[in-house]
Amino acid sequence: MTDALDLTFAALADPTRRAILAMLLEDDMAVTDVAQPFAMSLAAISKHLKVLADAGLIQQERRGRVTWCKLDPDAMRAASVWMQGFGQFDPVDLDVLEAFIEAETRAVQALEGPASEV
Amino acid sequence: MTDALDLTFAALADPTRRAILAMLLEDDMAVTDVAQPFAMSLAAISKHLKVLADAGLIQQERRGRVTWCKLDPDAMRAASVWMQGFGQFDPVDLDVLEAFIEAETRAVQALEGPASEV
DNA sequence: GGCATGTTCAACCAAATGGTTGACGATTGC
DNA sequence: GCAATCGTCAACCATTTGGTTGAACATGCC
Repeated sequence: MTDALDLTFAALADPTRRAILAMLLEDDMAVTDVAQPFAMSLAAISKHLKVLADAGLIQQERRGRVTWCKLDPDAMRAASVWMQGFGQFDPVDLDVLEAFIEAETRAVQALEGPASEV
Repeated sequence: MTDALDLTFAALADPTRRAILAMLLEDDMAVTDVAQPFAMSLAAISKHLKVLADAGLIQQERRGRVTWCKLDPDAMRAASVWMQGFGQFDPVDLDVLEAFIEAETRAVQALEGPASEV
């Protein structure tokens, strides 16, 4: 009886998967390229991508040898709609937003920095 | 290294916990009253409430024998803000929204119906 | 004091999760 | 044809999760 929101939120609960989504926000990517920044096996990333696909957060399309991954916004939007219901009693707290953005920026840098070696 | 979003999304991934949040949206409640509609032990609900509290989604305050539970909107707002970033490329799809609301309504009725016996 | 009520704790269990490694199946290029 | 590349599958493992039951702990009431 696992409903769509179960899958969506469970998929979003893992930092590796959130990082993958953030990467796909910039551009569609092949599985191997998605895996490149992470310190884990390709098989592990493949599993993460399956979780994201099962949740409807991404779509995978095979072209030749390469499986392309791209965002599919509907699932996230449905989850977002559910959450909006809880925000209605209070306007957005800009301090919370700012702190969050800062934290997330640091997290992404920590993830991408050591691997990409710019 | 589990960050706040991990806890928030993981807490939201369970339908029992989402139902609890929906109940608390209407009013603050004692633990026993939160547990009443659910077909599981009080201890199980107590654990769910701990997960929600650890995620910062609710606050619990003990007054005498009774522990009161109320929503704490900040964590959900932070998660919502994170998700907003993925919605920027496409306007809200009203069909998705409508389908979601209908599905959620049915889910809540299924949960509350058998127990409350209206 | 003593009993009932409200809630959590501890131990346990089955199932799910997140990772590994090694083998395998397709596809492409030489 | 053959080798290299891309990706998944299968088996395994440790940890976490979501539930149970029974005991314990606080508090309120008579």
